[in-house]
Amino acid sequence: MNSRTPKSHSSRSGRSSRGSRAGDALSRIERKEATRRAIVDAALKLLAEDSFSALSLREVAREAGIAPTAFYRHFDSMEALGLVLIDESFRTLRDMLRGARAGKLDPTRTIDSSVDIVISGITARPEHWRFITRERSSGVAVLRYAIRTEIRLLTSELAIDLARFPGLSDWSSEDLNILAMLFVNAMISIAEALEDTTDPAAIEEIRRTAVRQLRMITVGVIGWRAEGR
Amino acid sequence: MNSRTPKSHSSRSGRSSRGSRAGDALSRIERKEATRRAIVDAALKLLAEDSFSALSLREVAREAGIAPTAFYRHFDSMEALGLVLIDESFRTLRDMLRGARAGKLDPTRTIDSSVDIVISGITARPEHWRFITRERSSGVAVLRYAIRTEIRLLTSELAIDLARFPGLSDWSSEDLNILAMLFVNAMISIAEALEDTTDPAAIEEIRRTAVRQLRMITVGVIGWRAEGR
DNA sequence: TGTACATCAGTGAACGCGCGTTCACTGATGTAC
DNA sequence: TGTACATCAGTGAACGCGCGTTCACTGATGTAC
Repeated sequence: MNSRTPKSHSSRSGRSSRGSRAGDALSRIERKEATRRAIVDAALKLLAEDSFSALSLREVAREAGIAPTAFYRHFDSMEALGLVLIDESFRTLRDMLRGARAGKLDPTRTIDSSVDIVISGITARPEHWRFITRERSSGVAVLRYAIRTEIRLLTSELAIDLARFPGLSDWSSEDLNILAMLFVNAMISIAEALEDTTDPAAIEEIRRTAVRQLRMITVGVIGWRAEGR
Repeated sequence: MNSRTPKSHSSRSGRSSRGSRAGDALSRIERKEATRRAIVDAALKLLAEDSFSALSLREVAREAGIAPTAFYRHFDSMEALGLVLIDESFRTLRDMLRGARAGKLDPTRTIDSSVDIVISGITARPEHWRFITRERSSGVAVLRYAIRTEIRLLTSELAIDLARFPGLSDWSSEDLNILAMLFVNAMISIAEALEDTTDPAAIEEIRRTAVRQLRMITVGVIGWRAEGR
């Protein structure tokens, strides 16, 4: 069950003779990076079960296949690891959104394709989304604030995008931000709903609900403008 | 700092002589109930700092002013205490909503007064709201599911209320539920935004944003109907 | 290419600590007569 | 009203456990010459 990859290099030392590097031999730097990844991946795997504050350093080290003390060669503390996880998770999220932006959506199907992109983004890296949605409101204060800051940033980026839509060009930046918050909230609730869902029919149900929800909001936006305020 | 009320009864034993009950003397049952409350209140107080999964039984007992072992006279486990906290927190929430329903809102100010009710409900019992919003997505699985079930229940109750609104009487129950989810989500995000906020100006800002957000949604609902689908 | 030395990722023993849970107990409260 | 006994909320010692962190170490990798 437990791979313990990082430990293996010492037992293989007889094979790759000093000086002449075999093809699969790794430099010291590469090896260090591999262990670091093993730690991060171990944490993400364990986070499927518990929240971050319930993770112990020893548990993560065990899952990564290293001695507890080796953890300190890579991170100062669990909190430092948590911040790295936030970084990585939001990189995934941003990549998804960048992809969506570059896609030049068919305007008559903007909502449907946005929801599709969000759902496939979430199902592709569920660990990252689970981490964000869970730690967003709970546990370690430092992580909570860091995640909220990232989300606020993301929201204002979305507001800028929204300003380019034909019907929204004359909206105040405050209203654009509020609208962006509605969309981001919708995205988060999709992620939360998908959390423990693997059944395709249930996913399809979530997709349908999300599309309908966003339609209600969007029609509202059109009406908002028609009202002249 | 630490009140330790429950412990005091043994040291006061000399004052209230056996048989003849003094006015402030409590029966065994009342005393047990008081300790139980002390445990629940201690937990709620400590939950201002940490998430539930980070709370220890001994920590709660310490805060409540009892020996760790006395905890077991009242709850089988921390998880059992957690379920009681959920119960109590949702009672607060339901009371608030019942009050709102009974209030017979001025239809032209439905949104403003709803937001006011929600905000004053949250600021009146912040511990309960913090507990719900935090544990909703994180930590102990049993609590997470229990909270989600309660929220689903609340949402469908709201959907029934919505059906009575003039413009919504011919909506499908599915659409009513989706609309109710939008409102419940809005309420949760108000609660989350208020979490660490005490500054009146910041609260006013949250209120304004919430009102605007709900207006966008509501105008959408009207438009939705106008579209005929 | 070979040698001598420096670097440093990973180790394992050891520490003190707070934890959940058990157990037999104490003594005030409650009840039967 | 008084007495004898039952109940039971709360206690404190004790347990074994997993935790985070320290420390001096090892031995493969890297570098200087």
